[in-house]
Amino acid sequence: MGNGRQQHEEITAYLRSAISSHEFAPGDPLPSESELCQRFESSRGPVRQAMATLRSEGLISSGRGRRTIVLDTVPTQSFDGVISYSEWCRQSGFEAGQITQSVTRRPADPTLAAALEIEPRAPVVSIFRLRLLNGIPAMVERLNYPLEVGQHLLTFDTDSGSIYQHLIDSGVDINNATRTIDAIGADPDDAQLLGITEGAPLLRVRRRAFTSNGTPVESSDDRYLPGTASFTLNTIRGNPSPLSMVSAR
Amino acid sequence: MGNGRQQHEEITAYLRSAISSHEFAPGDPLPSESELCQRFESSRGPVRQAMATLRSEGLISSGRGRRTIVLDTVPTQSFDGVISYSEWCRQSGFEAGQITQSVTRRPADPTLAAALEIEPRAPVVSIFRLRLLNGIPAMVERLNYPLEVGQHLLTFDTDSGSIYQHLIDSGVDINNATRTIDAIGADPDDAQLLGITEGAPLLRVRRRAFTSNGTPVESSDDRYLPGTASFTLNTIRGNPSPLSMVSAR
DNA sequence: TAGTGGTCTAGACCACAGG
DNA sequence: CTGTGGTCTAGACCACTAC
Repeated sequence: MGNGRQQHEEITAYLRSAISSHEFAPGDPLPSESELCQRFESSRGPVRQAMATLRSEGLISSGRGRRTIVLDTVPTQSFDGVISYSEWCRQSGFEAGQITQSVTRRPADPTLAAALEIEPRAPVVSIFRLRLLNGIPAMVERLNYPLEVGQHLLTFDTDSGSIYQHLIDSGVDINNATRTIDAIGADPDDAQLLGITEGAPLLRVRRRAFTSNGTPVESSDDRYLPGTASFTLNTIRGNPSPLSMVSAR
Repeated sequence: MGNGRQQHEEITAYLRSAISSHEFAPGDPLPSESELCQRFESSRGPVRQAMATLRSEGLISSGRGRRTIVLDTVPTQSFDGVISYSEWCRQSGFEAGQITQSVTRRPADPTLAAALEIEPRAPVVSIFRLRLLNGIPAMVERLNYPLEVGQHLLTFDTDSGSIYQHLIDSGVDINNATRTIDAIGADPDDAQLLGITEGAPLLRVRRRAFTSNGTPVESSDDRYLPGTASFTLNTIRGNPSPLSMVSAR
């Protein structure tokens, strides 16, 4: 094998980079399995495992008798980009900005207490910011943390940068997150900050973040101006989508 | 094998149903691979393929030396549910309904032609329907197909049921789809059909569907009443999310 | 009909977790 | 240590596509 890498990983990495560099462009056929077997001095097993990986990532399409084809490149998002607006902007090549409206220590209302799995009226730290994209208002951000987590923010300059980064640096363990996406009309605060009329459409992303052992560390509500942000997802027949659409009714 | 099913499908189906019926409950170990080999009189290949399928669905967790474990059930959405409102309703336990507004054969405008990757003014079939959830207006659906695909719909009773099912039955190859989610204000048609005011927030899901070799077969625009539908996605640190948030600016 | 990818077999060795 | 799952080999047959 040469290095410590597994053979199928070797093959996956080669194909993935060749695809992303358009050495194999969308619509092109990939080398056949037998060619890859020869090139990597491997049996079919590792080659097929690599193919399965790429297929599950939505990069290729294959079928009986057909050559394996490169699909249009599918964008993915890193975990940091999922959880941090600042990081998302950085990755997208935009400049993030923030104008803090308030940082509050207060008792949790019943809904928030449930979302954070703490006692009602237990103390939480809430942050309310207008977020900018290249200097233009783009999103209204409401972040809520249990006191244990949020205490790190009471002395933090919330106009200075990424709260997520600060929490990580403070030793907070953030392992996974659930996002729920829907549409909502602007409330008076949203309307005033974003310069739109009350009731105008916003894209809402509610997020709950958890530690490795499942304790909630954040419950947030981000509202984007239409045109500022959208979500894109690729689904392949036979690969159930990790994004589920649910009805409230 | 008994029936015409592949062995790995047989094993996958058995395990999936045993898991969903809590015959193997979350936290329980699955039978070992060698047990399954014996039970299904199979070699390890098909057993491992079945395991890989369940792993990709987030149903099980496995690792070197460890027993394979049943995870807490993760909500996922089948490809059929992704692409078909009727199927999504069925899976969610709701009754889908539809009131067709129009079925049109017309030349594609430039935007639509680009989305379907056909010549501008090439003929397309467009369907415009109000969709119901348990009899109540829930979504406005605009479907567009290249003529080659859409011709199967010109003689189809679009008030009767699932267009997706009809296309599959007509031999159309639908292999993967890309969905883009954002928020938009209701246009006059939306407002009238859904009984809301113009400009009221709607959750828009635009979809492009493709054949196995990457040819677009559908370009659609669904607009949901808030509260009718939302999207939920789980992301784990270190696992890039297949859902990407992109900015239009 | 030649070549493709999908499936399957029957072995083998390894790293690792658990008793 | 035993047994597990992860990896790999070297064959084989089949269904299907493209020529």
